[in-house]
Amino acid sequence: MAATRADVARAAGVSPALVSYVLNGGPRPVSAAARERILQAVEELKYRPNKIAQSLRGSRTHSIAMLMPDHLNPHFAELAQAVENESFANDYMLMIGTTDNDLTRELSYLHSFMDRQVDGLLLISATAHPDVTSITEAGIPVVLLDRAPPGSLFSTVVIDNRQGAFAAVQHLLGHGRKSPVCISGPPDIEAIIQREAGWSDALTASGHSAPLPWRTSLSRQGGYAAMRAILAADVQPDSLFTVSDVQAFGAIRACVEAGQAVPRDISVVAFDGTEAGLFTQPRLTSVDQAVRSIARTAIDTLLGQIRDQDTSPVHHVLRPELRLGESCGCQTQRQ
Amino acid sequence: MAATRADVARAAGVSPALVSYVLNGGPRPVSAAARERILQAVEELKYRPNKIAQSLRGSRTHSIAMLMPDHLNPHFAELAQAVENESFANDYMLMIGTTDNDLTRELSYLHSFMDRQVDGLLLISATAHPDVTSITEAGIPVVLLDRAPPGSLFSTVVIDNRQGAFAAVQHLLGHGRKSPVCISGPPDIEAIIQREAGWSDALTASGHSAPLPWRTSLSRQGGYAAMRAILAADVQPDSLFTVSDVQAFGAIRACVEAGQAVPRDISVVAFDGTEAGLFTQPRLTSVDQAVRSIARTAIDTLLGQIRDQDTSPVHHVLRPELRLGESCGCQTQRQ
DNA sequence: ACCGGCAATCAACACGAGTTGAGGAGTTCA
DNA sequence: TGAACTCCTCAACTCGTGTTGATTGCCGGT
Repeated sequence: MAATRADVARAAGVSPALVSYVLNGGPRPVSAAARERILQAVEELKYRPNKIAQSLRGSRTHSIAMLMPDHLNPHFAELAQAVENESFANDYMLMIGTTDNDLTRELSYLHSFMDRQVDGLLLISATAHPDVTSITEAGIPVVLLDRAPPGSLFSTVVIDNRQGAFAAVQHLLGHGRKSPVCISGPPDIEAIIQREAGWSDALTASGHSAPLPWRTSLSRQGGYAAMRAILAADVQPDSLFTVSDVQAFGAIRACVEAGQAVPRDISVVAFDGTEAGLFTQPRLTSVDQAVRSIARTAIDTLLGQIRDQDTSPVHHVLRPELRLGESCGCQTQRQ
Repeated sequence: MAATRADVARAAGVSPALVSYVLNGGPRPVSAAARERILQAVEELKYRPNKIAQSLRGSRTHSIAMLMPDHLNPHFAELAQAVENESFANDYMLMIGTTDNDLTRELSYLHSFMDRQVDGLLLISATAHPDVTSITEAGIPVVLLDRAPPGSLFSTVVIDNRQGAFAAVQHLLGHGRKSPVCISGPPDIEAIIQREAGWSDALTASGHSAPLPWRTSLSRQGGYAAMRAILAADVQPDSLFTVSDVQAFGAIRACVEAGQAVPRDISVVAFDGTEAGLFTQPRLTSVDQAVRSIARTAIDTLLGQIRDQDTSPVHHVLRPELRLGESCGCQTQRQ
């Protein structure tokens, strides 16, 4: 249906090779007359090179893939948007696969990506299953996000989760809170462990002893259920640190339903700094991940490795900042 | 780097054709002995057919594309997740392009999708620019969402936006509210116009006259800015209908900052029924779009048209339901 | 007149798969 | 014994592109 290079060549009365030369700035000069006729034929036939054929011939698909947990967590949604913007700006097509923490689904997507010959791979908070690395040993450039295995062969882009969490909990304690509990996530995610550690650091640094974190899924429902469990337990916390914004949303909902006011009775600090947290009531105090910086850094290093296949892995560590709302007890401007 | 069909054939001591026969159940029988050796070679070499080559030969890429406004609106994020789940279940790769209401970007993505020979296209709330249809006249199956041009050549999946909005506003009036204002969106989106109409219908049906809607972007910032403008104007509304959940989030934030309690001073009803609205304070009363049904219907019809290229377009209309929270003034269970 | 060199062009191959027409080996039937 | 037929196998073509070795025509130099 669509016109091919041969059609253009026929219409212009030249060989197919010349058409390639003109469109790609081939290695040989082309006479002005031929160039003219070819460009006109391209215009008339609305010819566009078939990317599939180009990929087969050149083994470059100009597409990258990203594996992430889900779209429902606004943090990942924001990350997806930022990464897509960067890909688009660099003229790369982005394919997104969500895993929902299902190893089978994750491997299935990875195989699909390899079969489709993506030029690069972005792995976000994926599980560190050995099969994953065995698949990607095929030599395709990979950048890991939120996960930094020591001495990784892959490039990594992480934020300082431990320091970020530390600063957040320290801020809570600065408000005079004595017993912050922690709602945490799946312990197989490196970033989560680091945030738990930051929370624990802050407590011990102030002479408190850290209780066990309440681990649940990174979701509104998870935060909601965990907070209900906490409130049903005998200890009554005066403050809360969650390792994600969504968990805070759920937890605050649970507090309100139990008649506990936020931040009066329980003050809350979270982690992610999503846009959604700027419009809740009260506004969420949260560690800002600066997703746009993460996305830009990740895409830049990935595309860099695609250009120069054998560069040694780079490890970026970004520094998050605490974004203040009212959920921690601060009185921010009410205009 | 990766093994090819020729490698397998060589390892098994047969011709490449036989390998295809065994793996695809070719049109010719294969002896048990040969089949055995081939399968073993496939196993040993970890052979996986190159999808690029398959696509070039067969002109089927087993991938579909979706064009949507953005990832930041949780409604679209939920829709993306639902569509991706359906695609995955049907073994199709999904490519997502976001437009952010930028016609240039939209056309750019459409061209990219065509160049990559996607098998089908899902257009969500895209602008109805003539260039769009001219591109898609190439014969590739298309399903439109939230947009139903009368007598469209494309299949459509829409919800009854007008009826849904009507029911929502009627519910507001049932609470004794007299002057509901409307925060609306870009008027070039069919669905938005319909929701405005439903709002207007409900007002006139109750003997009220409908003022002009306040049009802004479908975002938290849009709702926030619009509500501030409304509160700054001379008329003081007692209730609000927004054409999207995100706008309600922003608007409620603006109300709270202005000292107006929701739902006491201003009761709110929105449209989308996102999960996020279940965890706000107060919970959002909203018209539930049932994204999973939409996604399933859309993918089913799209894949159907991919299988039978020349089926006539189908038009699905789903019926939304009002999901009650407390933002409208209802006292729902506080458990 | 002859040859070298340059500019311009083209035929042909490769990428990796699916598919088909042809043909070899073996079996059945006359 | 030869013909017809079945069962299996393979070489060869196709998809649409990028690239290269070869070829043509022309010009200038000796």
